Amino acid sequence: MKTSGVQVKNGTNGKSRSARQYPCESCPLRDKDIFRKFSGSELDFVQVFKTGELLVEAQSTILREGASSAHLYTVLSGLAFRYKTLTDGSRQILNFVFPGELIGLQAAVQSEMQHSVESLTDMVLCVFQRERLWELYQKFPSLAFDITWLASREERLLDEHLLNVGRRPAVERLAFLFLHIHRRAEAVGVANGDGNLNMPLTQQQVADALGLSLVHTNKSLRKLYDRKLIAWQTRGVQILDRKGLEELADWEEEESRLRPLI
Amino acid sequence: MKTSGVQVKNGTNGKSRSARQYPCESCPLRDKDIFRKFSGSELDFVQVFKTGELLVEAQSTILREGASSAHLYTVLSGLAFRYKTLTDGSRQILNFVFPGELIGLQAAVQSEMQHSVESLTDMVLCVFQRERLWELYQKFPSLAFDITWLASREERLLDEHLLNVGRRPAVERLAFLFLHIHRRAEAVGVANGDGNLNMPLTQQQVADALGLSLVHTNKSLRKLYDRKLIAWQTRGVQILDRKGLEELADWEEEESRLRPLI
DNA sequence: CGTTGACTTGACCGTCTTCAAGTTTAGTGG
DNA sequence: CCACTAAACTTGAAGACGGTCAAGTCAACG
Repeated sequence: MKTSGVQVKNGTNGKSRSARQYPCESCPLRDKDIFRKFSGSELDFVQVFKTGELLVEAQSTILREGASSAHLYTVLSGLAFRYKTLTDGSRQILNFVFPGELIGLQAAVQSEMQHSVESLTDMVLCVFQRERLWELYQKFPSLAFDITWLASREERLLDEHLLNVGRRPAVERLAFLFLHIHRRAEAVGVANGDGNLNMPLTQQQVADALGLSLVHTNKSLRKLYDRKLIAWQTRGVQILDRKGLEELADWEEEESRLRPLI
Repeated sequence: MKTSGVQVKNGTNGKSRSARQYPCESCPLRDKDIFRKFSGSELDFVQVFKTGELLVEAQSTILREGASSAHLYTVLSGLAFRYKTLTDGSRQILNFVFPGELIGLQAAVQSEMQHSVESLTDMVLCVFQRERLWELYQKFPSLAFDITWLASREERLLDEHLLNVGRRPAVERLAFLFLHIHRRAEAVGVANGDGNLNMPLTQQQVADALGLSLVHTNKSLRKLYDRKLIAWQTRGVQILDRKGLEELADWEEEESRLRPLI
């Protein structure tokens, strides 16, 4: 496993990790119409709540299980995943993290992280101070509600993932995962319409997400390819036949709902 | 599967489901020292927030996937579980629900339930109106924070469950589940010190929680019994050798933290 | 005393894991 | 640009783990 630490860079002066490049009101993410429109005062508060940006290299450990971070992050760009490991070294990927989602809420409301987070790509994170979260709850009930909303959404994603891992055979499990990831990627513009998830994954990571061995994952990917449903290209998946995948995976689309971006 | 609807009874007059038997300040659950002490005003608000009590029979469906409930519940007594089903009928139990925990938060913050909830025993639920949740967020930031805390805790439990299902072989998986359940049961006084979980479970339910077949669950239970770790008695487990189980399941105890009771 | 749901057990078979040995690809230094 | 290396990916073989099928037993209950 990668154990490289968090790498800090920044755009121009090479000095501060908290260079604030995007004011929240002109946040490039916020423009997407899947996010609910914030009021002026909400936007002002988020702007003040945000203490800077953190640039993270691909394959870095952002948070480690057992640590108690002073920060809470929102992903501005880039991808990551949450995972836990057993003492025998086997790893379970719990979920993937997309732009607009929070990292470190667990440590912020409880006192310690119970999972680790690792980046898949270079990332830009908006940094919030943990202790100011309480201030948010006091001053902006609407934002407090949004945070609960995000926590509840994460729970829903986990429910679906658990059902997938617990009850579907390997090929269907893969099909479902890719649809699941693809929907989320599309929503925030990571995937374009061409079926290509622009998401650098290794087969080992897919295996760890699905509770499968690497070898069996590889062979099941081949079966999906033989059926012309997906193609694996080094560090990535391409969806060839969405309808076919959906049929295989017992998939039902859900209407996308407006979501908060904090 | 059981499809009996929610059964409504009540103590004395057989008429109203909202007979309020316990005022919050003398709530028998709240006395337990695992719950954080509420201030007078918090208690007053919860008291007003609570519109009544709902009595539910064992094996009832409390909430159904796809439904949008007008209510949010806190379990006052009794046990339940959350689950999802696939179109082929197979079921995955996502988590168990113990006294002091919320039911229906997903429907309350999002608009629909994405899982179902079924009671294991007769239960008493405190009923809250969903639309007043927003009022809670506006007037009582501390309680709002508590709700986020509870959502985050549920996420943590799911993480652990997913790791268990995804990465442990059957015997260890059972061992871990029973320890997990036992810890939570003890915390709220469902289990006494004798190793007996007073929790009516069927082997099919255990299988559905762990992503195993009924037959294999049965045979794995026997292996645990042969090793004198647990005993299965009709609709229940007894832990015979906690230390042995912990060793088998790669278990580490965590300090119990004060939690909110809303 | 018959029925029903829970539990048990054996036999067989398929999925998935492990082991072992590859090949291919991307990155690095000469 | 090429050789070398490490990481990612691929494939086959053998066997374990877990699923399915089938046929029970057992206890509770009307």
